[in-house]
Amino acid sequence: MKKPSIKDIASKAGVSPSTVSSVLNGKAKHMRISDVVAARVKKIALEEGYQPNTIAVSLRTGRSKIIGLIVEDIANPFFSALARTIEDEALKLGYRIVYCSTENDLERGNDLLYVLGQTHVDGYIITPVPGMELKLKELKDQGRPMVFMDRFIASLEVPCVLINNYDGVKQGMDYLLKRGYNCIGYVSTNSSQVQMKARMSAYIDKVNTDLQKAPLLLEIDFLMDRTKIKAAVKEFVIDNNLDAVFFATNYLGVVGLEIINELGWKIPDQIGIVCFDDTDLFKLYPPGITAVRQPVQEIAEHSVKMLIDQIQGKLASSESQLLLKGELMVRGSA
Amino acid sequence: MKKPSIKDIASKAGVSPSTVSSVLNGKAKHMRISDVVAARVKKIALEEGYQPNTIAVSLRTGRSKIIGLIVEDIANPFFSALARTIEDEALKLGYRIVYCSTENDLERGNDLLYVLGQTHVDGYIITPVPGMELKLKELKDQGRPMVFMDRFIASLEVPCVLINNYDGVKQGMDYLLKRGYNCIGYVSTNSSQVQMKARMSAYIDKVNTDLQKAPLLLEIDFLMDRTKIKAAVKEFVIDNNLDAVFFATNYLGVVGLEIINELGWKIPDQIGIVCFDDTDLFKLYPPGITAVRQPVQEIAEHSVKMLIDQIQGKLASSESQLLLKGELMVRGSA
DNA sequence: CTGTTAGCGCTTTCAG
DNA sequence: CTGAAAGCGCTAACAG
Repeated sequence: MKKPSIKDIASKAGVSPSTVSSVLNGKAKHMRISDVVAARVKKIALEEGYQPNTIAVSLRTGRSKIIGLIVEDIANPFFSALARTIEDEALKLGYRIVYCSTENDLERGNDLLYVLGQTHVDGYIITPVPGMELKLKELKDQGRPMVFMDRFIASLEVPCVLINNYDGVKQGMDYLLKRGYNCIGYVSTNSSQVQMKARMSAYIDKVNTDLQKAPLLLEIDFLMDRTKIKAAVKEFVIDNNLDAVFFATNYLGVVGLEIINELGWKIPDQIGIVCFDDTDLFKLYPPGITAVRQPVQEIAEHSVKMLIDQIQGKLASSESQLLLKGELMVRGSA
Repeated sequence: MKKPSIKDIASKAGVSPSTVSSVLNGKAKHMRISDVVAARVKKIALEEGYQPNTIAVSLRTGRSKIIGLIVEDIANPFFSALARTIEDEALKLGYRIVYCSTENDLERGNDLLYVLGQTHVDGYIITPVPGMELKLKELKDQGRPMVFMDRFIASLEVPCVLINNYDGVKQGMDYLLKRGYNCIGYVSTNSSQVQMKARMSAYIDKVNTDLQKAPLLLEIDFLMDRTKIKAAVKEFVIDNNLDAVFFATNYLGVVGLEIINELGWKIPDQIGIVCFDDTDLFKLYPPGITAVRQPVQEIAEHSVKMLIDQIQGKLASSESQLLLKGELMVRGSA
């Protein structure tokens, strides 16, 4: 009841191991193996439930068909959705993923890089944080394939897949403006992350060009408790007589909607709402809301594809950058 | 600049590969290799930055030193905390973890088992769900080491690490009773999960023996939105004149506390509160609250240890069960 | 068209 | 006390 090896298949089929190998790797044509033999080999392999020993393959070929995925915090819904999608995409192309989550701990992040190194991953998909720069450069200089995702490190010429946060907010603002709202507030966290800055600047640009009113910004400490966020949003909306609110973050949107709800305001008639949808909570939003959805599927597809191209040498590790746009979704009335 | 192999070290040290292998695997004594040679080999290995090729080791020894961890939903804070802790524990013992999250999708779960099978993991740590039974039995019958965590499947004699949910609620109730509360309500989800049932029955037992009042239960749909949960809790607490509430879940606790807070009630003077702390949010709770904390660290330690013992054949794959108790934590005043 | 051979890097007897 | 040799399962040249 042991797993059959290539030898077992070979002897059962009356051919040599190398023939079996060629057939099973789709090199029958190239090796000019007769169709009848190929068919017999395939049949027997199937019957015996043959599966190549991936370890042996790795040792021989020097590639593991494993991708290391390093994100900041796997508990963050955005990253966990991304991770899941990436895993699926990779599987389709015959690659496995091993995850690692740095938990915002630099030392841990660097350890992971090290551990993954000895796990012989073929390449990395990484959400880089500033402190990893040195180790990352080292890996890159060793010629290890990698792609950055969602963030990047300017000093490193690594292909990356980014989200056009500016465009996302622009789309949302255009929508609100077209619908006739003209006093639009913007609620964001005061994070220093480059994504948040990009979103903010889109808002400011839009407000400056298309609206007579001055921009109205509310920046909130991300870790503040819900009650405080709600109070702040309430005051913000009422004091400024807003007729629409743009929430720069999923979380803020969810919390903000609660207070709008408690005030009994109808969306989109009494107030317009747009949320940036970092996760996939859109379906839970009440009707009338518009969301800028992150292109999770596309990010996953492209990251995986770009990495595998690199691994297979199809693409020089050039500075190719991909800027993916979100999609505006209007939640219809229930 | 290539990674040095055992041969490189051997020739640099003027010995044979096998000697290097013995020394580096701590078998110098057993092989009666002279201390001077051993020292020289170690020194050179260090200088050259030698690291054994894990793939080659796996191929040769038949073990990968990799553990497959399968949880239901990695985005669930309880599981992600657990996963992180398990990873650390495993690393200490020289094992790596590869995660998989079934996302409550049975087919996906079974696929994962398959994929992990060909990844040559040495064993599994699993949070089993009913539908996996067949595949799991198959693996077990093949002699693959595994341990169940947090849940178990009664028909399979697999070692498992469980949490004593009954005891947790009992501890919490004892605390409340000792403090003199005598109208204690219980807020839970109406989930059919065995853990939730166990918690509930502890509450009922306690109430029946130590309290003259009938049990007061509020069961809530887990996916209901926050506003509704809050309204329900508010009504529940006021209508029944409760002087204490036991929240059977972290999430319910957090939401419930919001309304308590909005009502302006002081804890623990005006109302007593105990939460079951599935995640590690305890530190965020306001002062005066008591929580039953899940023993994440212990679960991780024991799961890993039990699995590795199995892998190393130290323990027959017997029906050893471990029932771990939570710990009562009182959050002091800020 | 197919088989033989040589290793990938390591561990483990078994002879010295 | 140490080294030589075999072989884990597979693939890729090179011979037939």
